[in-house]
Amino acid sequence: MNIYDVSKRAGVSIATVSRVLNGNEKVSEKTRQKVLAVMEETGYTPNAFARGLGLDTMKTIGILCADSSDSFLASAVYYIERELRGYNYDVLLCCTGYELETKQKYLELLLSKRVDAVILVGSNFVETTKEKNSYIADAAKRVPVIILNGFFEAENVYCALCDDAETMCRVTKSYLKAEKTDILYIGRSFSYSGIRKKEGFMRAYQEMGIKLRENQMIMLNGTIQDTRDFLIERAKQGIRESVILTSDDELAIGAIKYAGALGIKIPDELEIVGYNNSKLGICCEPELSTVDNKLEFSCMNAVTVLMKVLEGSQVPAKTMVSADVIVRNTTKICF
Amino acid sequence: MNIYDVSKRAGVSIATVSRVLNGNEKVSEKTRQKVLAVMEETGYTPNAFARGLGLDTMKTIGILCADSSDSFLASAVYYIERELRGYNYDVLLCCTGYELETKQKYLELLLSKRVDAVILVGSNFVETTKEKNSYIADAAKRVPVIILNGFFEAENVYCALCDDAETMCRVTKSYLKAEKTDILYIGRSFSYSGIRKKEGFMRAYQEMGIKLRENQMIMLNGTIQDTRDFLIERAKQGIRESVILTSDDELAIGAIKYAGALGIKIPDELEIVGYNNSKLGICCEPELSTVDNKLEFSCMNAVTVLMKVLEGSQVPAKTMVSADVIVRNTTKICF
DNA sequence: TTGTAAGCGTTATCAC
DNA sequence: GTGATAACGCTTACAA
Repeated sequence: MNIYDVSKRAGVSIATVSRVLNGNEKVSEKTRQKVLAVMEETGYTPNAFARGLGLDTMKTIGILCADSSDSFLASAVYYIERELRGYNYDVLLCCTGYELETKQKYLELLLSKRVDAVILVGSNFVETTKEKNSYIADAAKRVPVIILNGFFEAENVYCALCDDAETMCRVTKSYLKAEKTDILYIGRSFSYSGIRKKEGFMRAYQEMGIKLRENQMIMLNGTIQDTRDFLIERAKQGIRESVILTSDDELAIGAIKYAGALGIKIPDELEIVGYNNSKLGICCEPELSTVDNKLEFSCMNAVTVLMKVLEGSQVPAKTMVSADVIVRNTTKICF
Repeated sequence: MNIYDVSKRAGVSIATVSRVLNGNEKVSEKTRQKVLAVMEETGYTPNAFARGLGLDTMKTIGILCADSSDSFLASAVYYIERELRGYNYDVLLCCTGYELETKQKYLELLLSKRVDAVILVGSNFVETTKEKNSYIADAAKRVPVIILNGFFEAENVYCALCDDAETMCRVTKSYLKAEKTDILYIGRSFSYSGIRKKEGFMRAYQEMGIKLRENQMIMLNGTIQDTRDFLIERAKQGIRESVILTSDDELAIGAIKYAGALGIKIPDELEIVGYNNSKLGICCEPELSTVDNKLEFSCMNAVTVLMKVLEGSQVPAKTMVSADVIVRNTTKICF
């Protein structure tokens, strides 16, 4: 059943059927009803490929994310998909892993499927050097590229993110002001936001005129257990802080497990702050104080921006939201 | 840049270009090289829509899931996407929520995009009555339908699932045999697997010839907090069991929180078993003993079955895997 | 308001 | 081996 069949049955031309299909107003109510009736009774569905060919769009957005089973990224994908569907866009999901090579390859693949735009979910898509990020700029020559939680400046690239540096700085300062200066910062990666968070941490010390010791910032990219074990080992070597700030909730939970293992009392002897406000934070004991980086809001933001871009409107290349701290039971100071 | 441009530049016909593109063998090595060279230098990419129109497929599988931010479903989507990509299929993701109406609507929508098949992720797609499931059978008239973790019998519908009833029965019996008969079962929903788990629980009592008391099975569909609060209230009314079995890890964590709130010792005074082996289970304290329903394996299974179906091979309509119990710190008996 | 006909960029079936 | 040419099913000028 195609548009010709419908046109025959309805006794009109295919152009008229097409007009009805596309809600064109220049069709008399009578013909429209006739055509609709035929469509209804024959259960006609337009062929999406043919339509795509004619319009050069299938109203599909490509979403790239490193790992959609990661709770933070999974939530982001969920919010974005929901928003896009509200605009009648479909989502082509592609999980790339964390290797630059595969990220590039899959981005290329998605573009070859002629998506209308691409959303890169997670700051891990933004590498440290401009050359390494050229794959993003290249893609942006073809379709709009939105980066969620990362920043890269290029034509046709739009970023929706949270002010992680500022937030981490604020949190750190809260402790420094309370004269708790022995803070351990645990980051996971050198992604854009990873770097920004670390910067914020360092800036707090700088601005407060306090010197950072060595080994006060570490990077760990393992499981909860790995983090715990690392911290236990470290404590055995005599290095213990009374505050641990982390760049994600999993690291923070690793820290909680470490405290549990060594009988360190939270929050009296050790305060811990997570990041991302993920569900993990309410599973642990004590429940985790964590930075809420307004993921849902950022996702809505990203989609809104994208829709405007696709409409042809001018929009800012960078939209930033600020974060909140969700205070639960691993902290006692006020932020 | 299209196939005509390439053919002109290479001094061949479009048919030849198409042959090169599709790895057709009836092209002399010389012409092939010439064409490839032109493609390379012009950066030609075939138009996926035109190809879709011609072949009536864009090698895309629709994945429906209620909520891709749910940690269990998110993992499933992740595994499935990864597998499908290995077969050069793309994934159109669509989150439907839990309402039958929207599930139907989105399934229809995905079909109208002419996906090659549909995978329903999560047993919540299988409703309790045959009439309500007719939307699945209808879809299966158009393309193969795979159900992950649910079972519904119909032409062209294939199911990959875990033997939840058997597993729950086995776990329950382990306790009954150890003369722990005061077990609370907490389920979440009346989805296919929800019902099967509950059945398994009941069957264990039946087969052991032990009578189930009233209120020994409850259904809770709320947050961790809700579960905790409910159990606290229940305990205050004097109803306490020494074992809690649940149909998912979140419910189990709610139970852990309840025990924590009331100072009930785990596992000495209360043993708890979760279900799904999600990451949440290693965040809580004590860490959760939980049923590993082999999600990754089931997902691989589902995709393998689908590929066979698309090839035209005969495959069984139902593939079942059995589960394991992951013993951590909320239990002390042997399963 | 409606119809005709020319694309859109492939694949596939023929001839040669 | 290679090249015309007819599908594929739609959108959209342009005509009427």
